Amino acid sequence: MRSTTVNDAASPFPPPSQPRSRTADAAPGDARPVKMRLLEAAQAVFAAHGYSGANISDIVAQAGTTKPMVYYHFGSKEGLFAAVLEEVYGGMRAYERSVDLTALPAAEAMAALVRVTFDYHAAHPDWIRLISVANIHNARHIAASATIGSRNATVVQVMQRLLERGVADGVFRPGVDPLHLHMLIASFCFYRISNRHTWSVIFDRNLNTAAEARAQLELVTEAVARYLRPD
Amino acid sequence: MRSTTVNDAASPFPPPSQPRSRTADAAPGDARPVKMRLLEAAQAVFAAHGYSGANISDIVAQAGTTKPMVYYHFGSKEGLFAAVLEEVYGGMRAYERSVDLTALPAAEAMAALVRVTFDYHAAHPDWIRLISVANIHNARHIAASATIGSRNATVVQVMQRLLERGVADGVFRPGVDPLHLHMLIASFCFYRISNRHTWSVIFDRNLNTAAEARAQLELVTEAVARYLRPD
Amino acid sequence: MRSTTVNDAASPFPPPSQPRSRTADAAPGDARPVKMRLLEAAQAVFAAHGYSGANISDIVAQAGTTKPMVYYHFGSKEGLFAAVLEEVYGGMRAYERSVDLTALPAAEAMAALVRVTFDYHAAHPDWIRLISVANIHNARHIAASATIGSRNATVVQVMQRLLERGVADGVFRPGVDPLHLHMLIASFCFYRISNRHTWSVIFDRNLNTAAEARAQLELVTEAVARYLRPD
Amino acid sequence: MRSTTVNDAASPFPPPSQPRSRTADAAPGDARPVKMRLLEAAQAVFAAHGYSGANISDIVAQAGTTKPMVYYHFGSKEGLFAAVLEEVYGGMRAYERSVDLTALPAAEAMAALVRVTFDYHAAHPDWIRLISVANIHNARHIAASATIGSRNATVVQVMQRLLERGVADGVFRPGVDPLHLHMLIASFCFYRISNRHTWSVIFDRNLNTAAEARAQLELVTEAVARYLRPD
DNA sequence: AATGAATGAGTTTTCATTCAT
DNA sequence: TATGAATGAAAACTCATTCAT
Repeated sequence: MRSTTVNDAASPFPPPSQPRSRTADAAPGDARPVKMRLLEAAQAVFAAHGYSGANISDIVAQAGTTKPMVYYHFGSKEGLFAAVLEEVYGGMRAYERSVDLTALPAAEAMAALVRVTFDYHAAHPDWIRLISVANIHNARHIAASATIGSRNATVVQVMQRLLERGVADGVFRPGVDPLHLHMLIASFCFYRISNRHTWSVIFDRNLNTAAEARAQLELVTEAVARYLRPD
Repeated sequence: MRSTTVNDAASPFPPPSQPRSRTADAAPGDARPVKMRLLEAAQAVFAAHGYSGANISDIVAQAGTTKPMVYYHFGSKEGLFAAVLEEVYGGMRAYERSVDLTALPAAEAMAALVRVTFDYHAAHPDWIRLISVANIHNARHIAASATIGSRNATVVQVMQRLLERGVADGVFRPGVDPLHLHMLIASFCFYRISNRHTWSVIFDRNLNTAAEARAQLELVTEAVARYLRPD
Repeated sequence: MRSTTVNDAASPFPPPSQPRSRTADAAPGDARPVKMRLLEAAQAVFAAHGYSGANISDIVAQAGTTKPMVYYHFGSKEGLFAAVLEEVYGGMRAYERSVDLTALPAAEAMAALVRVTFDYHAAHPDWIRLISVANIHNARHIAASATIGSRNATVVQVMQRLLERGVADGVFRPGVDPLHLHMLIASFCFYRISNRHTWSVIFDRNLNTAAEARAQLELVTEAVARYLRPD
Repeated sequence: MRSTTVNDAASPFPPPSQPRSRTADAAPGDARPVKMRLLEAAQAVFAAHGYSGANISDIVAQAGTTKPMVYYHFGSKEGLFAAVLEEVYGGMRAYERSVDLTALPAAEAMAALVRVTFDYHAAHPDWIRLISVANIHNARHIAASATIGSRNATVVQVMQRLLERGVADGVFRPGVDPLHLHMLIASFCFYRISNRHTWSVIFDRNLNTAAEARAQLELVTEAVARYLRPD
C-alpha cells in the first residue's frame, strides 16, 4: 500500500523557492536579486508575526537591503504581502501539478494523494501561517490577484479524475463531491499544523511527535478510504 | 437520523457572552460595566484585524470608554488579548458542558456531536478568527493562562465515553483515538470557516450558501459514521 | 489730512495673537497651552517654507512639544494648516471690526481706510505669505472652514457704507463697486509685500525703504482719491 | 477708445513656449528634446504644488523621461525650478518687447498697456503661481540668475516713455513714478488671479465670470486714467 | 472608575539624488 | 542621451502607554 510514484521518501519536500539558510540576515554579497531576497525575507517575517505585526525594517534587514526597495518593487507593504501570497499559491500549484497518480490503482492513488497533501502541509508551516494571516484579513490581498484564483484548482481536477476512475473500477462509491472531499483532507492537514499551538495548551498531550504524525496520517487516510468504500 | 436532544432548532446559537447589538460604538449610557464592554469591543477588533492590527484607540472607542481603562483593568494590550481568549475558551467550555448526548443511541449521538460542533463553529466566526490569531502568535497569550489549559478538554471526555458506549453496543469499531477523531471533526468545522476567504478566491464556487453548509455537514457526518462503522 | 481716529501712530500694529519673542524655540516652561504654541509655531514655519516645505519636526521643536500633539489637536498636517489659516483670517476680521471711520469726513475716512489696509499688510508679512500659500493650493484648506467664509467680508460693508456716505456728501462719484474698489486697494497692499522679492531682483531699485513705503502709500491713496473724485 | 494696435483680438494669448496638449503624460514618441519636455512638465507641476510639494517623479513621468535626466540637464531640483522661472520671465520679457504702443495717442496707449497687462496675467495663471512660489521662497532661485534681473525692466522703460509723451502732449499730469504706476497696474492684474481662490471663499460672489473680468479691467483702466489726468 | 492631554519610540512611506550600464 | 535599480535621510503619522486630575 505504500508504493507510489510520488515522492516515496517520506516527506522531506524541498521547499521550492525557499532559502536554504536564510535564518540570519542576508550576507552582503548575496548574489540573488533584491526582489527575490525581499520576497523570502517577507515570507518569513509575515509568517512569524502576522501582517501588521511584521515590520518593514525587519524584512529589509533580513533581506540585506533598504526600505525604499520594498516600495520600488512592490509599491507598499500590502503589495509585498500580496506578492508573498502569490508565491505561496504559486508554489502550491506547481507542486500539485507535479503530482502524478496515474500509474497507481485508484485506491492506492487516493492514499498517495492524502499522504502527499499531508506531507506538503507538514513541510510548509510558514505557508500555512501565511494563509491563516490572509484569511484573518479576509483574503483581500489576494482578491485582486490575477495569477491566484479560479482555474488554480488543479487538485480538484486531479481529485475528480481519480474519483471517476475509482468509480469506474468499482473501488469507490459514486456521488462524492471532489471539492468537498478535498476540503475534508485539506482541513485536517492544515488544521493540525495551524492550530497545534492552541491544542498543545488545551490538550495534555504532545502532538508534535513523529509517532503522532504517523497516527494522524493514518487516521485521515483511513477516514477517506472508508468514506469512499462502496457499501 | 436527525433527531437529537441537543439544540434541535437548527443552529442559531445565541453567542453566549456576545454583545446584543454592539455593531456601532457603545452608547454613552451603556449600563454594563466597562470591563465587559472592553472585552466585547476587544473581541471584535482583535478578530477583525489580528493582534497587532488591532489598536487600543479603536477598542476603547467601540467600548465607549478611554484608554487608561484598558490599563486599569487588563494591564496591557497583551493582557487584554489574553482576557479575550479566556473568554473565547470559557464560552466553548461552557458550551461543551451543556451538551448532553446520553439520551441518544451511540450512532445518533455521534451525529449529534458532529452537528453541534459544526454549528458552534459556524455560529462563532469571530472566535475562530481569534483562535487563528492566537496560533499565529504561537499561542503565547494563552500559555500562561490558568483557566485555559489541560483539563479543559471536556469534548474529549465526552467523545471517549461515547466511543466506548458505541463499541459496547457493537455499533462502532474499537481502537479509535478520541482526540484524533475530535481533530478530524473540529478541523473540518474550523477550516471551512477560517479559510473560506481564500477558498472563495481559489475555487470558483460560492461556498457560503445554506445548501453548501448542509452538504458539508452531511459530508463530515457521513465520513465520521463510516469511519466508525465496524467492518 | 492726517487726522484719523484709527491708529494715528504710523503703522506699528501689535500683531494680535502673535508671539512677542517666539523666534527661538519655546522655552520649556512656556505656560500657554500646547495647542496655542503649536499654532504660533506652525504659522511661522508655514509662512517661511510653504505648505509642503514646512515640516512637522520644525514646528513641534519650535513649539516645544512633540509630533503626536499635532495629530492629537489638529488631526493632520492639513488640519494644522487649516487652523493656522483660520487664525489668520480671524485676526484680520477682528482687526477690520476694530476700525472705526465714522468720525471722519468721507474723503478723509477713505484715505484712512487705505492707510489702515496698507499698514496692516505691511505689519503682517507672514499672513500674506500664508494666504499666498493657501492660494497656491487652491484654498482647499479653507474651503471647508465654517468660520472663514461668506459673511466675513466686514471690509466690504465698511467700504460700501463709506462710499454711500461720500456720494451723499457729494465728495464721491456714484456707481463704484465696493468690492472692486477694495480689490484695487488690497491688491496693491498685498502685492507690494508678497512680490517684493522678485521685484527686488528684476528692478534695480531698493523698494524696501521707509521712503518707498511712504511714496507707495501716497500713490494708492491718491489713486483711490482721484478714482472717486466727481468729475 | 478700444482701438489699439496691440493684439486687438481680445486676449487669448498663445502661451509662448507652453505645451500644445500636454495635459496628460508625454507621448512616448514625443519628438521635442527632453530638456524642453522637462521644463514644461516642471512648470506645470511646480505651479500646481509649489516648490517642495512638486516632486521629481511626477515631473519626469509627465515629461515622459527618467529622473537622471533632470540631474543631467539641470543639476538639481533647485536648478530645474530656477530654469522654469527663467522661462517664465523670459516669456514675459519677450512679450513686453512685442508690445508696440507708439502708434497710439498717449491716453489710448496707456489704456492698451493696462489691457495688455491684464490679459497677459489672465492668460498665464501658471506663471502667476510660479512667481508666487518664488516669492514664498524669497526669490532665492532667481537671485543668482544672470538672464533675469536688473535691466529686464522693459515695461518700466515703455511706461516711462509713455508717461513722458503724455505729459508732453498735455494729457497726463507730470511727476508720476513709472515703476509705481506699473506696480499699481501689475498688482491688480496679478492679485485678481493669484488670490482668486481665497476670495471665492471669503466673498460671496463669483469673481471668475467674463462679466467680472470686464468690469475689473474697466476699473483698473479707469483708475489709471483718472490717476494720470491733469487736474 | 474615569478623563484629557501628553510622551517616546517606532511605524510606513517618500524623496532627492546617484550608480552602473 | 538614456535607464533600472539603489540609497540615505527624513518625512508624516501611529501607537501603546502614562500622568495629573
